[in-house]
Amino acid sequence: MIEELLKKYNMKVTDKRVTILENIIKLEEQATIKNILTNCKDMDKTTVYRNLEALEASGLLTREIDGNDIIYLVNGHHKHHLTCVKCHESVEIDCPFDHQEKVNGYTITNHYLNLEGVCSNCQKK
Amino acid sequence: MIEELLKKYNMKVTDKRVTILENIIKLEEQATIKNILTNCKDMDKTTVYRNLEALEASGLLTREIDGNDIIYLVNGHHKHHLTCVKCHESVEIDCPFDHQEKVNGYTITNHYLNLEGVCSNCQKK
DNA sequence: AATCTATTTGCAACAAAGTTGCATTTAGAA
DNA sequence: TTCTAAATGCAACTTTGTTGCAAATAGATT
Repeated sequence: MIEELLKKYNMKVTDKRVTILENIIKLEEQATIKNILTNCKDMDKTTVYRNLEALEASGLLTREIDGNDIIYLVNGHHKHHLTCVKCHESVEIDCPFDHQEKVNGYTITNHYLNLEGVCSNCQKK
Repeated sequence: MIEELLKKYNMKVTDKRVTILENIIKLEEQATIKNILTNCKDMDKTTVYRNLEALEASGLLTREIDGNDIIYLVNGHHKHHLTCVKCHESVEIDCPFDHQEKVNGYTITNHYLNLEGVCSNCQKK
């Protein structure tokens, strides 16, 4: 539930914020800025930008590069990819990390991991 | 050597391209678009944008999110960062991976890993 | 080395993306 | 209900990225 999620991250619950998050969730892995703005066309773009920034700073949202775009994801719902450098075939891989709490004094909130390699087909060639 | 690198990726060797790559290498892990444009202020921004796109499409360059920014990296030359989601302070961390050879049939050639968290200063606030 | 052609480059004009300051509104605490 | 810090909308703005086209050039061909 989105209201719970906001409270968990010490964010005020506002209509705009709920709408933005609903849309990010609805967009699944297609939550680019462009798509978010389109889906939130009833509110000012300033509101969208400022909320995305605030939600990311709180740790609730994360950003990652997906192909050509930057997408927003609700924290915890991230994916890792292993991509072939020759044919660009890509597979999703499991997260290899336990939830390590502290590194260098930082409390870890998220991580980005992507692997590159040569897939079995391309190795044969 | 940059000329070799371009040829390896089937890219024509031009002064602009060499300069752009020199700067990305010189900038190490700070090669944001902004920094690249500043360092390449002797050439038109259109040239920079079009070359970054072409070099990424060729596989010579890769892009990744590092804290608040998108940075360009020459393929294979990576470091890992841990960035504060609040103040964007960033520290370099050791690579936590052994050189695992095979995942899902792929021979691993490279990986991208960045962590996010809340730094000790921002935790106090 | 002169010629040729697809690619690259610069320029100017443009479009899209993102920011800032400020007045108004509102969530949630008192 | 009142109060205040945070959130919002608006307008004007800056920055970032794109497009079409003419000129220049890498590197292949002869």
